[in-house]
Amino acid sequence: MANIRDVANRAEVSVSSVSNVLNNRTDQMRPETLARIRQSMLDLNYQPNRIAQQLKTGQTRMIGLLVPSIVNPSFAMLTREIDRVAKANQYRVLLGNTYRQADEEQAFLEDMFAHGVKGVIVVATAMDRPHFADAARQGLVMVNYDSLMSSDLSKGQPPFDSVSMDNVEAGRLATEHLIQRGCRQLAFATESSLTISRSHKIEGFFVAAKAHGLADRAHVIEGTAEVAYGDAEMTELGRALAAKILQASPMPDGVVAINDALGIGLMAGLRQAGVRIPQDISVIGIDNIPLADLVQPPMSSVIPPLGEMVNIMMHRLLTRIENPALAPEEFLFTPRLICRQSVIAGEPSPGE
Amino acid sequence: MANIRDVANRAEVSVSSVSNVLNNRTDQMRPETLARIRQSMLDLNYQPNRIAQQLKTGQTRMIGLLVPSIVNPSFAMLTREIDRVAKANQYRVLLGNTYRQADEEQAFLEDMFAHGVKGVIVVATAMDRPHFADAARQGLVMVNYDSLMSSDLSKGQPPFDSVSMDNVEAGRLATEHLIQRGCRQLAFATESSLTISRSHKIEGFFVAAKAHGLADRAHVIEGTAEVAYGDAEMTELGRALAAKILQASPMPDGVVAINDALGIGLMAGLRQAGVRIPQDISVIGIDNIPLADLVQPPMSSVIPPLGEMVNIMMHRLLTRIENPALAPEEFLFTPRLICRQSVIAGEPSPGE
DNA sequence: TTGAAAGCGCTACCAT
DNA sequence: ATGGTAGCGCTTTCAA
Repeated sequence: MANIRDVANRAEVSVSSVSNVLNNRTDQMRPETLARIRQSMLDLNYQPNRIAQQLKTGQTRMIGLLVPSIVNPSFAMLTREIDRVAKANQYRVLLGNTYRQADEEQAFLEDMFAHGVKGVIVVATAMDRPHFADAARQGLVMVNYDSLMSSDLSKGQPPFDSVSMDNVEAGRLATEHLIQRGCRQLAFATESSLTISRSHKIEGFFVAAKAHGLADRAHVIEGTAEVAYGDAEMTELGRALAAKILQASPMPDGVVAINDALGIGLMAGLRQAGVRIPQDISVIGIDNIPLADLVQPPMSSVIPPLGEMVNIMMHRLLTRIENPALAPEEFLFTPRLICRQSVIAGEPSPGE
Repeated sequence: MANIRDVANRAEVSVSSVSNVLNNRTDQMRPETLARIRQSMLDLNYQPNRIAQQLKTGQTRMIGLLVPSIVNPSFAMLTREIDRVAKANQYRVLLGNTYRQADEEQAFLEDMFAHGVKGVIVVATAMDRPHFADAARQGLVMVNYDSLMSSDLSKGQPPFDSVSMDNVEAGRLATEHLIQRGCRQLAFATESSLTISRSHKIEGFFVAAKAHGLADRAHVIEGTAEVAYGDAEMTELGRALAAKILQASPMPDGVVAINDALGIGLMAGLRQAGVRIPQDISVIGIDNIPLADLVQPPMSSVIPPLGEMVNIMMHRLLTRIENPALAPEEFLFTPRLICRQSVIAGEPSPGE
């Protein structure tokens, strides 16, 4: 591998001049010199050594991405989008799976320092775990996805940006849709352990129910998944919750699933018990994974504008890497309803 | 961030000594000195700068992982396994999506050099694209997943390891299963563009058919996906192929899908047309994505021993990084049948 | 318009 | 058993 000195020698200039062209400081340079340097780079198939650049500048064009599990399609989609924008900015993505375990998170953050990575996008259950604050204090720039914490502003501004779907609105939208379509006995199916985004969705569920005088006909039905990060587990849980729903009396005619994976399991369990969807029970998910469109019937869902969210996340990350003094901000995105066929066609209610 | 000099000063020793403890060369060292150095590292919360280490040694504890699309669940599972083994070896994973485009592949490989990454695991359609050979020539260690090329040994040993499922066997196994269960009119549903692994699967399909005298009752049915890397596209293609299958005369009673995503789309399309699965037509996939277990009916499939394969891949990668002179090797893994409910129960054929 | 030289944090060789 | 020091490939002042 040729280095900067080889290029300089061949072009019969100094390394400084080569460095200047590497850094686009060519304004003062004689075009002829520039051409000679360019040519000699080509001849030698020169690739600047980023490691060396980095040792000097303290910058790597890498960002970290910390997710619970890449096998979860929601996070796979997120990862793809992030990779897209990263590439557009000449960055590469260093991936880590945490399985929602604090020690994995912490180890990843430490490795980011070691590798000179300055910015990380984080998806984690509990952003208030101390290692995040520690990392921020040591200068790591972080953008959080989907765990907006502003609810407890008591603790002051968190040390990272937050980009989330408006989960209250998502829960509300899903529930509202069921009600519009004629459902009157509502259930919200969820995993027991509460993350911020989960409780927001539940909140939205009740908001919608109350708005229609259905507060006492709206219930949360929950169960515990073995491991709370995988789609497989969520789907299993959904299947288990189907039994609980069938036992409920009166039986719900509309169910909001906290996420699509759970909703899909729920539908499978319900159908297995002879329930027709949506004729007997309507089901709607939240989050929209590709799978939602592939099951029978295709499942309605509520989806975040992922592309836009990732644009903002990356923009914030890169600008705050440049200017760490910038205060973190929070961004909330409005979700959208995707109608497929898991919710009953219902009464074309005139007006309302 | 404290550096090696700070530690040395505080411990009142030279940087050399600190470097020695960093590199476990403490055998000759007075325990007392060692203790002082250790303590001073703790005091300063010292983290050695890998960038500097790397500039010196030329080693990063990062590996590259190049996949067509992380959104494809097969590759997501692969990624998780690789991350698992990488972590166990104190490595981190740099991820790249290629969408099967040569320029993305090439750009990624170049970035690996720039970032000092010495080893990459590659999933790609055409491993004979010249940038792979170029990269190998320049010292990049690569291990290929699932595109065994040994069929054309004419060109000599490829410059990278290959770890694959035995795709001929996979195709054979799937087909054999259909035949055992009583299917007599066979179809193999696939995307038109041929990769090595695809043609191997087709080969296995015909091997099994011939072995049972069904050669003239076995046909390949193909179509073109818009983009040939995504599961969504594969599923769509499967749906489209359902129509072709229904038009075929005589109509097949057993279909092997080249991969699970296509198989799932196929089942959806077939069912939509009123065909019962498996009573009217049996379907079996290849590759086993988690989704296969979630559709109705759960789809039978043929699966590679992913965990073992990844163990070998990582082992080869890391040892060849240590010792680049080592000749690349090829590894073939035998797939296994997973029976679910998309294949007819069939005649419990006595004997055979 | 171009070049010389210091130094980023670490390793490894050679001294002592 | 410990220390001095050159140098990895680059950037960045400062000088010419």
